Amino acid sequence: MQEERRLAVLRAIVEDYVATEEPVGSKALVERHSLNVSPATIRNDMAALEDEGYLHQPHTSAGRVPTDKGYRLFVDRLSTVKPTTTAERRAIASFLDGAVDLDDVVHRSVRLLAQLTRQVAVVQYPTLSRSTVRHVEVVALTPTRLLLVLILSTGRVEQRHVELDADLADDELAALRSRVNLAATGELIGDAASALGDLVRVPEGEDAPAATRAVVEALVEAMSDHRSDERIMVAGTANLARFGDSFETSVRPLLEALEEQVILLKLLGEATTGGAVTVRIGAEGPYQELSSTSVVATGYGPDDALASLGIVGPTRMDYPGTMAAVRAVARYVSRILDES
Amino acid sequence: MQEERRLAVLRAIVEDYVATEEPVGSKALVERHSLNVSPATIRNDMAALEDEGYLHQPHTSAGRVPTDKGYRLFVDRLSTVKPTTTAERRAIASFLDGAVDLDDVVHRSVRLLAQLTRQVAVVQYPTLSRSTVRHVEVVALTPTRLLLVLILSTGRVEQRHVELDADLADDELAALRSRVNLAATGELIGDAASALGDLVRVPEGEDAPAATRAVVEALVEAMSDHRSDERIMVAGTANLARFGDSFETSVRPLLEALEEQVILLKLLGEATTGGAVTVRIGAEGPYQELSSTSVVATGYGPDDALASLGIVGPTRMDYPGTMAAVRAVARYVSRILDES
DNA sequence: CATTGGCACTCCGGTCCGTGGAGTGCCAGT
DNA sequence: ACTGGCACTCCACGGACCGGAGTGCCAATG
Repeated sequence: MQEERRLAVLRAIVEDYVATEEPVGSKALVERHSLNVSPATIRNDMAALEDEGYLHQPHTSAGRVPTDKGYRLFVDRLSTVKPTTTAERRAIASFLDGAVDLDDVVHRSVRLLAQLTRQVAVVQYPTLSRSTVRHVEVVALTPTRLLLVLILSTGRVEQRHVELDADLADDELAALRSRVNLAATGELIGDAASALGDLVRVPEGEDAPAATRAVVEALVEAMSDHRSDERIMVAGTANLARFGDSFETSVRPLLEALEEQVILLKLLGEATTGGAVTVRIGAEGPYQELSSTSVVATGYGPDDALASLGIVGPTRMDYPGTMAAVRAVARYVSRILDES
Repeated sequence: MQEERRLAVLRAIVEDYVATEEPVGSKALVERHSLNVSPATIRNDMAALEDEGYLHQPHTSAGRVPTDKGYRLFVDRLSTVKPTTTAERRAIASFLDGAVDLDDVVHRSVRLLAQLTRQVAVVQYPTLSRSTVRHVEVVALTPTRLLLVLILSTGRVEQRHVELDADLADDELAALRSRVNLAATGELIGDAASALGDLVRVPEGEDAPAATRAVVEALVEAMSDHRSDERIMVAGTANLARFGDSFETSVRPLLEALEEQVILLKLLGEATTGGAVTVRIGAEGPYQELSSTSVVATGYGPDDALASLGIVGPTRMDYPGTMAAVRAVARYVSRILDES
């Protein structure tokens, strides 16, 4: 069955090219892999694979290099998932178990991921919209100045200041606090916002208190502030130094994308759908400036839908290993968030 | 006075070299600057400056390039401080005024700084040790599980979990909360920690409550957790793409330093002393791996001692402009922190 | 029909000149 | 102290050259 061998050839080429960073020729292939055929046969297969668009030749008389389509086939059908070793699992556990708060979890995850994959790692902070409200605290800094603290289930904390027109007595403050908490605590953030809205919309006599109104307004604003959904953390840019060649084509656009967090967020966002690890290769998708880089990402948190994490690297990368690392870290992070 | 002219020559060389990125020769110098002498004279001056260690010749028959020592002299004595334009000031104001919380201030500052200087910008989060406690919140997640939220004057929030051995009644919780706040609120963080310590050290009968002890312990631990002093934020790495040449010598070590935040923190730390903008040039200081980069930084916050911000870039940079930008941003950030 | 050995061909990458130009150092003159 | 002149140095650049790796094709073979 020569069709089968062709796929074996493609797999071998991807593996060799990833390992050596050099176009791979027919002779080298038969030497390194036991294909039991002659170089000439391989050449025929290569030519066929090139016709079908899986391989590319930088120039006549050079070896072959996988195309995006080639990598795609490799990832989808040819790569055996590399299971994480117990050593890796132990490393992940010991690295992440020491985290004390949400910031710390994100911080450690991103650094860990960068270290494991030797690529640029990206972790998105848990999005507001999927969080529930754990507690709302109202503190009087002065009689007319309140501090609102909004504590979410993910461990995230938002704070806002509110200026009042008139003094607020202690018992009024306590009443306000408990009413707000009653309405919001335990709710999904969107539901909490509307519940709070109801709190002031009901005309409760003529003394609809200005303080309540101001507090609710500030809270709703904080809850619907999706600006903070857009926060991500990046690590491992030093790994870019490994591709000293192809600076212009690879490193520069990547650095720019890392600054333009919007692009990264979109890329990560696409990965949140479905439970599995998503791989975007080269020019797939609308971001032509990242045509020579791939994104390996997945969701994490409950239903893998809280937020995303992953890595960005050259299309020429060790997909099986990277996918395994991303998946392992995502699972562990999900577990930690679940526990806390 | 030929000594004076020599300094003018040095200044001109620094300016030209920064602008053109190429070694500058005697002929080009007299053309671009009105020095009113012949190239031969300049050559003599250059030779003298080279003997004194201010200039360097890549090879015979090439132009001159400033040495670290040359830049140092330029920065200390030859550069006229470039005042920020009103346009720049407006840009700073409009960019930073929208910030809603501490994270946001830091975020915006670092991006602004990167944009203004076209270098890699670094901002250190306000250090714990100079902050005062604004409020401590104790929330019962379950009867035996408490969430502590520590809010500092800078807007920073720390949180910790505490597990209790026995249930805690609501009124006990309220009492605990008010005692803790009484001791800590308004105090410098160090003082707050010791005041809290006193709270449990006094043997108040036999029922020295385990809950109090656990809470205080966690708070003191959070307050003395200098790990979080080490947080910094980086932006503008895309600006590294501008030196496409000298990748190995310039970009790689810089990327590594940016990952190794410890080094950055030390560099920034040195800049916190004294009110003015500090410039570290090339191999000055103990970090030989950053021998071709300079650091321009200054403190910010009250007394400029709260934390530091600045930029990292090649020794060949526009010092006057960069120093002005760093100073302007630091001042504005200080003002914002002061107001909030 | 798939496979194979042979062979001519292509093209890259490195090396080795040769040359032009920018810049210097020095010296003698003002 | 400054300047013009001059010989010298050295790099950067371009062209020529060559070895090697790799290919495509073809005829032969099981």
